[in-house]
Amino acid sequence: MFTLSEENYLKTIYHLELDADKGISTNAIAKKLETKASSVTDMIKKLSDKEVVVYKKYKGVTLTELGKKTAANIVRKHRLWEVFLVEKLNFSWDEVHDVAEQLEHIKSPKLIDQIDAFLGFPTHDPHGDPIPDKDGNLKTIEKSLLSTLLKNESGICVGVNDSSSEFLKFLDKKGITLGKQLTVLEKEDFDGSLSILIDGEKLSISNKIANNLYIQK
Amino acid sequence: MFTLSEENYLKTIYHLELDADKGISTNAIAKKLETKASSVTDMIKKLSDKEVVVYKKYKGVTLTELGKKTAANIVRKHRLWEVFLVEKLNFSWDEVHDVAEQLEHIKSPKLIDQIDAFLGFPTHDPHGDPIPDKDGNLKTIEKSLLSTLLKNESGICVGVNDSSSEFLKFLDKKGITLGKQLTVLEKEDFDGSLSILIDGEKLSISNKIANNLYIQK
DNA sequence: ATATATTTTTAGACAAGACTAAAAATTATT
DNA sequence: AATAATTTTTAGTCTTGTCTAAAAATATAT
Repeated sequence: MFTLSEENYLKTIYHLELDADKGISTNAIAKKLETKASSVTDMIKKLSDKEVVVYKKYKGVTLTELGKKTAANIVRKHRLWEVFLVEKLNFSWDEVHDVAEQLEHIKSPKLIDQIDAFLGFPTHDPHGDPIPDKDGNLKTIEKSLLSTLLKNESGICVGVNDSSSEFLKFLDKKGITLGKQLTVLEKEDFDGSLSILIDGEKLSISNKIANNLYIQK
Repeated sequence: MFTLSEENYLKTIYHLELDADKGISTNAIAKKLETKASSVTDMIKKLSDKEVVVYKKYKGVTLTELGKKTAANIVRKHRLWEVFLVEKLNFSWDEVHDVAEQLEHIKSPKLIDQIDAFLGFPTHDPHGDPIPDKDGNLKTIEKSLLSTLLKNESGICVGVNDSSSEFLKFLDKKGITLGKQLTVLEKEDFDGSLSILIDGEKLSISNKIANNLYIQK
C-alpha cells in the first residue's frame, strides 16, 4: 500500500515518463510537484525500497512494471472520477481536476469497478485523455495539434493539451468543445495564428490556443 | 481547514457527545480511535487552539458550535456517500462503511451538494441513521430497541445500533432489512430472547440481536 | 481522611515528509 | 583538459501525529 505522498510522486513520474523516454530527473519531479529536489531524493529512496522505481544516484529515475501499473491505476481513477463528475453531477470540464485529485486516492477496487460500469466503461475523460484499463494499458488515438493542420484541412476536436481552468473556460466562451468539427481557413506564418470555421462561424485563434488543442483529422 | 486526523477526532467526539451529555474524557476518545490517551491530549490542545472544542485539563472536552457544525458536516458526507454506494453502485449495507470513511474527507462543497441532489435528498443512510442537513441539524425519528417491545407489539425495522459487517450480514441471512414489519410473539424473561414474526415466518432472536435493532412502533 | 487506584497530563522520543545550506557529482565552457 | 556552472545528494532541522514512561491530578475505598 502507498501513502498519499508516494502516490503523487508515482503519478508525476508516470506523466513525465510518457513524453521523456529516459530517466526522470529529481529536478523535473520537484518542479511538477512544487517541492524541492532534496525532498524528491528522499522520497525516491523510499519508492526504490518499495520496488516501484529504479534509482541510480545522479542518473534519474524510472518506473518498474509494478510502478507503472500502480501509477496507471491512479490515473485511471482520476479520469473515471472526472467522467463521473461531468456526466452525473453536472460539473463542467474546468471544475473537475481538483476534486478528482482527491478522489483518485480512495482505496476500494469495488468502488472504481462499479463507477466504471455505472458510466458505461468510458474510454476517455472530459478533456479527451485516455482512461487506462485495469492492467494499466491505454490506447492512444491518432491526434494532432491544431497548430499542425494546414490551410483547408478539417478535423474534430478530441482533446486539450492544457487542462487549466482558464484555458477550458476560454474554450467554452468560444464555443469550442470536444466533438466539434472545425476547418482551417487561414494560417498566418508570422505569428502562427489561425482563422478557423466552427459551427458555421469564423473564429480567430492565437498560436498559443492552437498549440493546446488536439484534432483528429 | 482541518487535517484528516483532526476530522477524525471531531467526528469521534461528536458521536460520543450524542449519548453523553457531559465532557468527553480523553480515555473514551482514545478507546474509540484506538490510540493512546496521551495522543488525545496532544490533539485536543490543537483542536482547542482552533476553537472547535472547549478543553479544561482533567475535565474532558466538549465541542463548540463551530466544532459541532464541522463534525456534523463530516457525518453528513459519510452518510450521503453510504446512500450513494448502496443506491447507485450496488454495494450492500455491510460493505459501505470503510469506503465512506475515506470519502467523508473529500473537500468539495459542490460535490456533496450534487450527490445530495442526485440521490433525491435522502434523510437516512442505509443503516437508518439520520443524515445531518447543511446546518448540521438532524431530525431523529421515534424509535425503540426491539428488546424494549412487549409481547404482541409490532413495529417496523428502522435502524441498527451496531453497523459492523458481521451483524449486518447476520441480519441479511435472517431476512431482516430496514422497512420490514415484525411482531413480538414471545419474550423470554430469563435470557431476554424473543420469538418474532417476520414475513409470515417465526424467528428466534437472541437478546444481543434485539438490543441492536431499532423499531418504529 | 488517608491511602490506593485510576485517569490524565507532561516530557522526551520517533517516523514521515518536507525544508535549507553545504558538499559532491555531473555537465558545459573555454 | 581544466575550470565554471548546474544538478543532485547529504546532513541536519522542523512539523505533524504518534508513542512510552513518569508525574500529577482526580476518584475510590477503607
